[in-house]
Amino acid sequence: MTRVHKAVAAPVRRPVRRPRDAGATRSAILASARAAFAQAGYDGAGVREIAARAGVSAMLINRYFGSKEKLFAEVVADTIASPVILTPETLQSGDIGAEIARALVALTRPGAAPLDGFQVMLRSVANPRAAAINRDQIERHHQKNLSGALAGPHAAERAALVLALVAGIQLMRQTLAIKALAKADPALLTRLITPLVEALVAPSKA
Amino acid sequence: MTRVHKAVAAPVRRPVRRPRDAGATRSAILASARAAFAQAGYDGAGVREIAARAGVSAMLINRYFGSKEKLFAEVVADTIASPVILTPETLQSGDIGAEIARALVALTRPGAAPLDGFQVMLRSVANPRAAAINRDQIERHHQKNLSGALAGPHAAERAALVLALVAGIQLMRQTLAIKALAKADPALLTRLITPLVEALVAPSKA
DNA sequence: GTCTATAGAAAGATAGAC
DNA sequence: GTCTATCTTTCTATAGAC
Repeated sequence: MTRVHKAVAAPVRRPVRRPRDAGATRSAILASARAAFAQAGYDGAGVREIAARAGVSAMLINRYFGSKEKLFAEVVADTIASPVILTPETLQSGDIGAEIARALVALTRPGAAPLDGFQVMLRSVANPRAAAINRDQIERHHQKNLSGALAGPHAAERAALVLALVAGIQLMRQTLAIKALAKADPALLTRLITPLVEALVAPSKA
Repeated sequence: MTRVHKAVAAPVRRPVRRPRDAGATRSAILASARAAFAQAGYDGAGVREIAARAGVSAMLINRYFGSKEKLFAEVVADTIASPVILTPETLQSGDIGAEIARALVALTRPGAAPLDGFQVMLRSVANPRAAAINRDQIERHHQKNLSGALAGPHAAERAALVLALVAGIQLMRQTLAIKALAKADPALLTRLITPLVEALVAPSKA
């Protein structure tokens, strides 16, 4: 209301820092948001911080995505579209159980490049809207792809339990960083986890 | 600064709603906080809401606990001190694996009384301080008690994997409510989960 | 022992200049 | 296409009355 101009016709030139490429700006925001949501979760990551790390002003997030929630939905959809553990190659492998166990142990080691998809989910479940977005995407992709790759009865339940096992291990080993798992020998962990996954994916299991 | 009294000597009598029992007030806040943190996580639960549900003013939280963070730490310590699944009885049972699987499936069914401890943890991991509090308490209690109950080599790693399995299943079945698990037949789930837990707790496993 | 009132910071979203 | 400045709400924590 009592608006006051700081300086009339201020002689400050505005340097053109960016080529003003809408596509590049959108991508930069998306990448920054993915990292921020993986690190701090939906509620913990602020639009100001996401924008700053992308080198733009916070306003552009609403300009390009409509809201923080829509940005989050797009990050989740993007991330799940290019899976790291449950890839098409893994699912078509002759030994799905061993493949998943090996990839899981390798990728949850401390300091490793985080599994963005599960990390974003784990750190965002407290928010009901964010949880719903994650649940829908997981059911639509991971759950569907994995249960489709399993032979035998109760494929849906067995696939969901594999997802629970993967999420639980990432949670305890990387997100919470329980010492017994964070410091464990990777070879030992693989040896302990492989039979668990195999018990779920083996068709003999019913 | 420009403080204005609403009404001088307002004739509003203040009804004494509570017997002004410090112990009872403290307990009421603690119970309310436990429910709120289980439902919304550390960041999602506000001190105003916690106080309102306990029937007191928000100020008393700082009066009795010092800060929201200290209140959270006390909730976590209290909750983990009386475990629901990993009870002394369960751990001394002859068939730990089956006991855990049975209890887990029964207690994560949709709409069930939630497992407060894991629920609080799952919905609070996004906050670094809350995560640290949970990690410390889990290592000090669950991890220690469970690995102490396991015979054979690598008890610490196997115990931590049991915790990961329990957390993952609660997450997917109750917190995220993935349909395949939320709607699954409890008997089927128990049959699928029991061998997983047994593979981890059996001393033959190494 | 408990309250009302408020300070002070930070959040998401928006208006309008350039 | 992008900015600065601001609106509005909400948060934790505190001061001081009764």
